[in-house]
Amino acid sequence: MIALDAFDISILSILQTDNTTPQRDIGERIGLSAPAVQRRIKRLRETGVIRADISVLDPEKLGRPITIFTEVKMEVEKVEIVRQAKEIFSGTPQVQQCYYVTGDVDFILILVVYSMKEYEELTQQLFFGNNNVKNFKTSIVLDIVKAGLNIPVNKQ
Amino acid sequence: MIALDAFDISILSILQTDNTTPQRDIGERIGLSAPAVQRRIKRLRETGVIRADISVLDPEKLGRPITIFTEVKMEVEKVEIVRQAKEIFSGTPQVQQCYYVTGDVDFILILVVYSMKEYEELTQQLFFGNNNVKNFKTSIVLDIVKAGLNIPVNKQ
DNA sequence: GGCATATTTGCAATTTTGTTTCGTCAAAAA
DNA sequence: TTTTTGACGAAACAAAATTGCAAATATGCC
Repeated sequence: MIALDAFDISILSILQTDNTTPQRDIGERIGLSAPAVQRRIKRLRETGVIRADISVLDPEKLGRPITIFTEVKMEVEKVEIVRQAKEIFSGTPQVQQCYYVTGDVDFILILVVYSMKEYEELTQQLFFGNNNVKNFKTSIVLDIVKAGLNIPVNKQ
Repeated sequence: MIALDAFDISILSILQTDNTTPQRDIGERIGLSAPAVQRRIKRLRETGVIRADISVLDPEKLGRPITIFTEVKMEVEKVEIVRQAKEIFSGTPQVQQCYYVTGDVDFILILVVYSMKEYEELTQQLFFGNNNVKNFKTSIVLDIVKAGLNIPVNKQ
């Protein structure tokens, strides 16, 4: 595991909120020079602690796509079947997030579609069209109260 | 609603994958000059189409925090109670995502904690300590198969 | 503790990237 | 037809990131 000191944690905390923050500002805030910050960020990227740098778009401003939760239960929980399901879900653009979980169901998916027709087609493709899927339950998102990928890093 | 042309869509598509892409590169790829790209990005940020710019961190590399789904059902679905619940969930750092949904439950939360003890304390604080919460169901995430905030913009 | 070695740092110079200015052009409005 | 508006690209400019290098700090070993 990669060793992270207090400086790294501070940098990560800033970047996961706003990665357009100038390195000079970051340095000023945490008490380090810009080049030092730059080298640390580079290392954090190279070691994969920082997995990606992205813009977050507002769904409301993009034709009001619909966000949908789908809980999926598989027929049998064989390794190969699960692996295959992961691959299919991952490869589907409308699948924004996919989690393999414990409990009543096996997968929880977050889907983003532009119409219920598109969702209906997706269910045909992903669920009805897959014999290994036992059943699935749909919940429509009425309000995205909070969305993000933040991981608490300060306290722990 | 903000009108977005094909150039805007292309820019958004690139930025939501990698927002460190130089504007000159973007321009080259989509057939526009750097200043034109810069003006469009500025506008997209100002109008809120681009809501944020962030680094995405790898949980595995940060002390292996635990991701948990919690489905929450409220006692009664009064406007004021729902509003209040949204506020509390939003303000909790361990609540990475919060959705208000249709169906059997009212809220679906994604929590990120560093131990089951921390989760237990959270449940005390958020659920048992709130009379308006009727019940909740926990699913532990075994594998984050796909995570992101991508919104399909190309096809639609 | 003291020495050699590894890292990490800050400063200054360089390079790259982002931003502004300005003149041109095309489409819509007068 | 003329004016206005909006968007563009080229060039100039400003800001930020990156690199080279010497000094400082930390690490391991005797």
